[in-house]
Amino acid sequence: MALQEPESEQSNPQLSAAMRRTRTAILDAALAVLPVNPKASLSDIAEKADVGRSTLHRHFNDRTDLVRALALYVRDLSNVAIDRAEPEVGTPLAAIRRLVDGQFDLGPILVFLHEDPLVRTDPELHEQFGVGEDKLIMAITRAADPADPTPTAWRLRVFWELVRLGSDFTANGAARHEAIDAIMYTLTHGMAAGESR
Amino acid sequence: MALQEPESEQSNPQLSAAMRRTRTAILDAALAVLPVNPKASLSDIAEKADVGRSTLHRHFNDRTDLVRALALYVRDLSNVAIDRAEPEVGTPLAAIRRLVDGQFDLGPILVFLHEDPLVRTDPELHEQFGVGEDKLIMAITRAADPADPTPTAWRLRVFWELVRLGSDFTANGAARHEAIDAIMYTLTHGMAAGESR
DNA sequence: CCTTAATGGGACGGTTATGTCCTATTTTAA
DNA sequence: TTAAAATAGGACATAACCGTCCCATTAAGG
Repeated sequence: MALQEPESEQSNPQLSAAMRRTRTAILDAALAVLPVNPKASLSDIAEKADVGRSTLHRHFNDRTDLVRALALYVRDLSNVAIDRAEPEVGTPLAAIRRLVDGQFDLGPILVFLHEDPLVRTDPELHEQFGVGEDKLIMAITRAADPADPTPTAWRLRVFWELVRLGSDFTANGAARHEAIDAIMYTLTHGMAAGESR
Repeated sequence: MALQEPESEQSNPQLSAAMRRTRTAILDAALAVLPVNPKASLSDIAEKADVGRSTLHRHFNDRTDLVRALALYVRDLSNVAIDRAEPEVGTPLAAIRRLVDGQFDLGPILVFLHEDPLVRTDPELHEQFGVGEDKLIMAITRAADPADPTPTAWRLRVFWELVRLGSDFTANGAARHEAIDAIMYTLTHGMAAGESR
């Protein structure tokens, strides 16, 4: 998962370099394992991170601690990718495509987090998650057909689900660019010809 | 969940009326509980069904047994709803709308099943699940824009995800018809204005 | 009414994941 | 090189869930 590190993890003054590395390794392992197997044990995650289970417990008191940290970690990754996509530059569609491309790899883990009971219930966490979406909403609104009657929240969810669906499609053999093309086509045309066209 | 019972459950010659009732109650409980909490215990499901845990175990040997039966149960419910929608009648869009309406309540459980490791791995079950989708694929193909370059499998997945998203939206306060309207608009127009329009 | 079918509830052992603690070893940094 | 910081690994108690079995009670059907 070659993604830009968010600085909130890169420069954490609290932790030594070594501890930051293992902490990130654990978070990356959780990032990779949990979407595939949502009920993976902490042993599974520790093993994937090449780390002893006791070490994992030293960094994260319990499972909810880990999920909580993972949520913030992923949120940062997502926000960094949104910024790098420069959503306010160029044509709306080009911006959307860059956003899709940037969020593509995050699709599965974002869905896992969105469905996790902890993230769903914890109000603070849930709120914090929407923070970085402002620019995304801007871009979606900029690209929207003025005649579109659906609420912004709906279109936002559609965006995320299509991104995740695209990620999932590559797992079934499709190439990344094919998946992104399919996302873009569906985003711009839907999948059924309306009478008005 | 006021859905048409599939006859495969209604008239099972093997079971007495009483046992069929409790069996269906358990399946309905699982249908309601599992999408919300995918790792609900068998106790949770039995409790929701107003049934002792031992009774649940009498009907379904173990958890995989239950999920397996649930998959077939839901598949039947879905197929009944597809038939009732008469997907080959009328304009393509009207047919799609009827299909969406018929599958609306099944969205969450279908996603749960689609993601369940048992359903994913068991080849027989996985195959059986695609059986009833033929008419759905027909209707989607009938409604498709001839210029749409995306594969049918992709559009099928988009259909299911939008249905599930709509169900999810009602859980957040939206009215059912609003959700269906949003689904239909997105299915026919997407959510971003393309250059070609 | 009486027999049989079905259920409810509880007890039990086995398994798995969890969280805590301790110790020996390795790595890091001064 | 040496002291401190991290880690691996294992032991341990706890809790949850599962699958099985048994028995008393209730409901159903002849």
